Amino acid sequence: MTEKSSPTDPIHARGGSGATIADVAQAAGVSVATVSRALSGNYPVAKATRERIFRSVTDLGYVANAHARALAGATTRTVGIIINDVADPFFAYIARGVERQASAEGRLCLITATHGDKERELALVDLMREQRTDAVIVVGGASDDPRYRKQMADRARALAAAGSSLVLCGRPSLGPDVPTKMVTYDNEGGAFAITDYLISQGHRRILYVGGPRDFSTTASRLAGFYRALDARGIERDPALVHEGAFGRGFGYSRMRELLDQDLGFTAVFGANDLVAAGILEALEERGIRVPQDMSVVGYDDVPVASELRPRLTTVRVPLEELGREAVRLALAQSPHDAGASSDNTLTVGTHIVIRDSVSPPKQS
Amino acid sequence: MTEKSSPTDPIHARGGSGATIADVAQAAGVSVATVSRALSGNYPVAKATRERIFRSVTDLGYVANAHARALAGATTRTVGIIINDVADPFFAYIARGVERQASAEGRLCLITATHGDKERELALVDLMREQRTDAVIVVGGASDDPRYRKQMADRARALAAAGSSLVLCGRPSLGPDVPTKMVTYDNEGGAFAITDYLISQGHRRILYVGGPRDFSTTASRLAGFYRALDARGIERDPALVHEGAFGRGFGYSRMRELLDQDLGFTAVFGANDLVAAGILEALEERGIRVPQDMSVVGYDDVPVASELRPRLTTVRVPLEELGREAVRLALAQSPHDAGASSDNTLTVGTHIVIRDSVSPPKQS
DNA sequence: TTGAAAGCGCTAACAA
DNA sequence: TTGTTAGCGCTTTCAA
Repeated sequence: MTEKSSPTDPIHARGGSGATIADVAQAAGVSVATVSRALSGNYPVAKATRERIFRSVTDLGYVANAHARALAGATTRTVGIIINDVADPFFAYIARGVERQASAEGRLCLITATHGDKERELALVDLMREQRTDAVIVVGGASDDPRYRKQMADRARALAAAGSSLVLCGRPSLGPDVPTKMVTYDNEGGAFAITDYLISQGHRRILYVGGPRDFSTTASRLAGFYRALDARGIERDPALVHEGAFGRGFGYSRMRELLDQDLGFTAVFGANDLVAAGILEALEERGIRVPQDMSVVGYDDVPVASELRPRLTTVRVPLEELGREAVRLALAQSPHDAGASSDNTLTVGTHIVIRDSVSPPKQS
Repeated sequence: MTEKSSPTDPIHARGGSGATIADVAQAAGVSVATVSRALSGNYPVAKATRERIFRSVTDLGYVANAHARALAGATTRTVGIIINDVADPFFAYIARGVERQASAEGRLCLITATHGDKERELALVDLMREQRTDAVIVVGGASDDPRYRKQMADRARALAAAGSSLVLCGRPSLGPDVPTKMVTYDNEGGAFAITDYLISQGHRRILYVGGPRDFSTTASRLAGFYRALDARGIERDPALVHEGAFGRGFGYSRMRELLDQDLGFTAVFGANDLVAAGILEALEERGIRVPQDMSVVGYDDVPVASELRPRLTTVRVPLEELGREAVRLALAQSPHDAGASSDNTLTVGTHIVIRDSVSPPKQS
């Protein structure tokens, strides 16, 4: 049942499964090895032969089977990235950086989403291990659960043992003896800077809203917040700290509740821009003007921040750059292999972006 | 040099490349065939044997090699999607739908971006062909260039011949004899509806701005725009139609220019929400109030539309649903194979979303 | 219920 | 410069 391709029907070769290298070899009258060499171009092949081969390739619409190639050769030229949600701008910008850098380095990019499920995240790492990706990049704040950390550490070791690597992007280390690479951004520093900015404007009672409890990102941002308070000798008031979630809905509903209490704050620090957007909404609903009556800041500087009215003063995180660096780091050859002394960690800076949502507090 | 894994060091098996099925077989004292059967679960394996196998799998941290599996078996359980830009909300929402549906159907999702380069798009289709994905979904308006269409048609045939399929998502057919599947949304109808809404509010001179010339999406939206005009007996004025690009920058700069001319329009139809955002910006800069002095509408209903002030009246496109349907269609078994009569095409509806950016024109 | 063995399509020695 | 051949790790007959 061997069908021969008709010359008038390019790309449409054999029955149901595409042409193979053997088909090309036969059509060009050479051996498969020669075809392989001509295609990869890393061994000399006579010009005439090469041309004959390429013609056959075109005629047959041949493309190499990536799986056979991966199985026979070493690398798959694929990197995997695991994010929460493809449509969340925070993750989308990181993913864009990863995709661009990967493609710049001739790699394909496997993008998967956890939908916030940590079990699923572990399963996805295994899926990428099955795919033998050159690296797997996990993005976003991680859980502190010891069992989870242990599981992830096991996978990091497995990946390292297989010549791949686990890149932690924007999340804390799994421990000094776990072979991972890390690229992070300065959560603590950014939170410090923007809190200090609020204080410099005259605010003393600042409300902090949002971010899941026991989440590394929340912890760092809160740490920066507290450090700024401490540095200016302002007392920490537990009543002004409200962790919870990262969404807009959380910012809105929690703010509504808080507005009913008599907390006496003059500024609000939303744990991220989405939370800040919700806060703004609640404020608008009550007729509280921003920034005249109340100042608000966010974190991340995702597109919504400059879309909001007033435009949101926030902390800029270079998300796309973060993604690019993750790939660079992932694909960089480790100097020695075991030499953990090398720079397997990279931190990109954050800085505040001053827009229109902050002013000095009203005299009361 | 065969290293045995130590029981205290799970998941960290052989030297540099991960455990194979043979390692598991040896550890469990059975043949590779039995391991394969136990793992895939589609053949009976004695309970005790199975348990021994699974224990070895865990001890060794074994995961199957997806490439070997793909090579030996039939399907790769992967779908590919090609979009313009991962961080563009329009594409990101479609990608989310694709990712979710794919994962619901037990597939992995290979996401790549063209950055607007049509040559690159063709190359990416080939890359996915190399990966033997179960389907490749291409998203977004396509070029009308005949050479490009021919190239894409060739790839559609190659994919079909290999048992995969090319899914055109939101773009026009490649011709009746080209084996593709299609999922689209109603561009013409949405444009008609929102134009008619503008007219019903009393507008007669409506400016149309944005969308690349010779682009299928632009053509459909303009067609709907014209049809609405015609239906109400309003004359088409070429001076009021300004194609160009889809970005916010284009909307802004073109609007600035147009405002300097004396065109006498009372409403503006931005070819998409981003263009409309740029238009709003230019208007705000000139102190022209929306909607009191000028009405503005967009298209797509991406998140920015409800973020803008005034909130933008626009056409809602169910993007995530579009992505899900693309995958459903892609993975559905074609009834007969050649039976092109089946429903390989699906159109999801669009509807207008009325917000705050339209009001009747000022009496002048 | 299990094992042996033949490929899947390719790359990379090793020969010629 | 080219050909031959031995795997890569898995699935799947065919036998036992």
